[in-house]
Amino acid sequence: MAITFTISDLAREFDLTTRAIRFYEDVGLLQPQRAGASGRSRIYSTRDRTRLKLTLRAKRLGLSLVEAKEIIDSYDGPRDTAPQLRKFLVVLSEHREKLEAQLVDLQANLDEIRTHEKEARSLLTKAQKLDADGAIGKKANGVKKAITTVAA
Amino acid sequence: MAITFTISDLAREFDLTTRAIRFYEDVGLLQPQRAGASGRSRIYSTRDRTRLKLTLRAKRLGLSLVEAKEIIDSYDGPRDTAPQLRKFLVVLSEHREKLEAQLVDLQANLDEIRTHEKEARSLLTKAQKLDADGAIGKKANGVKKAITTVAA
DNA sequence: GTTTTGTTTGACGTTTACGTTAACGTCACA
DNA sequence: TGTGACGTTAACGTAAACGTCAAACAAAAC
Repeated sequence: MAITFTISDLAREFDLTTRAIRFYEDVGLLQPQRAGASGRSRIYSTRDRTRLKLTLRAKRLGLSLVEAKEIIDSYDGPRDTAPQLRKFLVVLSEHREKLEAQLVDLQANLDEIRTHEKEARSLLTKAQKLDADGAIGKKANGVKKAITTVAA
Repeated sequence: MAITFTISDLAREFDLTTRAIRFYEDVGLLQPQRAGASGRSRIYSTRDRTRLKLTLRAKRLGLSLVEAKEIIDSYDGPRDTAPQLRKFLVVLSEHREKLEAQLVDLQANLDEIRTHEKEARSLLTKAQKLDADGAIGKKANGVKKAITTVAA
């Protein structure tokens, strides 16, 4: 893997616009070096790349950019004294609790989907049987009034 | 459980503002009946309540209100013909794939946190041992230069 | 019967996370 | 030497998801 990246390298790799990447810099998530004669072009380190990767994962989990920054910063902040370590542990456990709650939501959602899938598949095979029986004009009648209400 | 609810009933139960609940109606997520002499006050059914509950869960998973509506609508949309069932199954499996991808992210995050927690705890007990040894002035020196870089 | 409490409809304001020009610099290369 | 391809800053625009008033009416409580 390369050791430095241009803005469009990262844009390509993570399917972002350069605008988005610059915006993440405004937020404080990235701190690229500058290069070129005029020192304008941004150069991203592997650390920037990692922070970007973590940022996107956090986003996928529904976190705001600011929340992502706080967490990621706490990840590579100073931890050389006992109080800092204790604070870090607090932050971590808070974050973990959030994620575990989210995991519960996710499982609930997945369970619901699987239930619906089972029901729908069963109804579908039933409908296809009727079809195979050549019930012209009565097509899928046995499937009428399927589950039409939202799950509790 | 009650069979109808006022807007502030729901606001209290789900810790929302009434403004938010009305906004969900604008989006099409809720369709309360009206009541009172002038027929102005909103009355929410258990179906509305359920849709609200599902909406909030979807939000916690990072979905937009429109996405939430699409999914929830598909849940209680018409499914009395084979084509409708097939389409429903497609929607469900798309949604499931998203959630499963999110589950992967979540697990990755949790793993990372647990790793950090282990390291931090180990460093902390080490620091406390040094403390107990009465190393005044050298407090926590052995903890210096701990994990200071972001995880890959 | 009036004061509180709740609800309604606007309508404008706000924050987040970028998109979208505009106008310009620079670097490889044909 | 010019012509893309890529980069820069600056500034305005936008969609989502409400917040925050205002002004009005209605039901409940005293």
